[in-house]
Amino acid sequence: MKEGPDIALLGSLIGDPARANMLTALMTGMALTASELAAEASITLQTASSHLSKLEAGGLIRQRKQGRHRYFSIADDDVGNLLETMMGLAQKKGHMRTRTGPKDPALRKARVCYNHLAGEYGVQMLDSMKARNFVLEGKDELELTDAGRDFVTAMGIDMEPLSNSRRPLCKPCLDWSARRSHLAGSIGTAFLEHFYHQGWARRISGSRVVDFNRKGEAEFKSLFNT
Amino acid sequence: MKEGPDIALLGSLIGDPARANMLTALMTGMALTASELAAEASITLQTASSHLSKLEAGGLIRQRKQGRHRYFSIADDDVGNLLETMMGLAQKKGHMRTRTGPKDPALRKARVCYNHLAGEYGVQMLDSMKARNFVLEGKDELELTDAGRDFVTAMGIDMEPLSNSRRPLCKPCLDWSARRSHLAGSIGTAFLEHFYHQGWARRISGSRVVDFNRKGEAEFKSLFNT
DNA sequence: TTCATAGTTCGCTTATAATCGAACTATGAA
DNA sequence: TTCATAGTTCGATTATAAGCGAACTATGAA
Repeated sequence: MKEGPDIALLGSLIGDPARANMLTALMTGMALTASELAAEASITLQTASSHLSKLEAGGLIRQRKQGRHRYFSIADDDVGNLLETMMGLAQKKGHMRTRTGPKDPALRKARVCYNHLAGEYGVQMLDSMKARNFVLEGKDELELTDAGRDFVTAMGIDMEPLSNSRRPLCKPCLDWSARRSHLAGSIGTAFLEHFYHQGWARRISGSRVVDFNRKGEAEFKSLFNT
Repeated sequence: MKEGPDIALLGSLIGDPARANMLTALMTGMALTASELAAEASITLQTASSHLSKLEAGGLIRQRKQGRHRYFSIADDDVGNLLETMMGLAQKKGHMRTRTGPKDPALRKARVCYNHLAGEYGVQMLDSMKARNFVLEGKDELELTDAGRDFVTAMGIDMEPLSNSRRPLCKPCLDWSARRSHLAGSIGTAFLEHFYHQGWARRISGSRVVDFNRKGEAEFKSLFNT
């Protein structure tokens, strides 16, 4: 057996679907908790914990404790580069995740993406805000305009804590299919929490589905229908 | 489940030790037959065949038939880049193949690396030829000097077919540990075949060990001891 | 204190895939 | 033709690891 770097170890770490989903989720640059990553990969917390310790032992991710949370993120730029290279090649070779399947139409309509809204509703939010120049598209950032700031405030969301946070306000969630990016960032999070808080929607436990009720549907439409 | 490129598929293809060894072997740029790759990964031909069809289906390698042989090689530069990136990261993270183990000391002494000699003897050949300026080290190539050409001819090896081939004459076999590169290229192949042909050495079937006999040891030493 | 949330560890079950023996096809050599 | 080599396909075995329930620790909140 030849000497040399063991690419099999890296490969098998990335090669497990659950771990690949976690890593892909972390590629947004956000640090995520074990629970969030478990949800992302549709596995239980125990299983996720096992995967995360393997990923950490392999040097692909690192964690920092914060209170009773453990935030995981991509270990360093080298790992990020590798994952990006793999995504590029996978796309070029036509290897796409097909599990998206219409298993649950509710998932397509509105679902949680870590801490913000994805699915048709998520896309519609971003489209609508773009159309009204509430956000301007930069290179790979989104900028909230003054009009946008007013819009958010008018919804009853306090911009103070958001502006002071290190997290970007607006961010397109890089859906690798590109044509369907949705609103992430602290504004995205605030929106989702606002929906919960107003009693417009609730999260179905054990699933990523976000369930809007009658009133919620109406409010959402009045806010984001063009 | 998010849409996006399926890096898990690529990962799992590379993540199997047998396949990783095959891919690593192909990273020299040489096209290898299924049998050679099976030997490289220490698996049977049946198993190798199964792996190779998976790798091909995944777009990582391609084959071209030539008579009753099938030569496999890395599919394209993108795949090569990915593997190189992975090797670099694996090395940086300290993931080394440790199976090298002293399972068989004969393997360390002299073994086949596809079509040329590796192990201590392989290293010694290259060192010796460098010391006598038979080869000059270029950027990542090796150049055979006129003196080197004479040396090869004097051994009784016909340089004609080698010079006309598209294959590089001399090539360091990129052992990823870097400090132990040995002589590959068509000269490397010619040397090994010369040893066989002169009855100085024989290959132990079912293994990569090259067994030098008494006479072979002596001849080798007189040729390559400084 | 008690309760709740976040996460780990242990042990078990299960599913996947790597492996190889055996039988097959295909190409070339004698 | 026959024989040998190269490779594939099929079927069965086996080993590994993913997954989860249950019980545990740890941090924070009330």
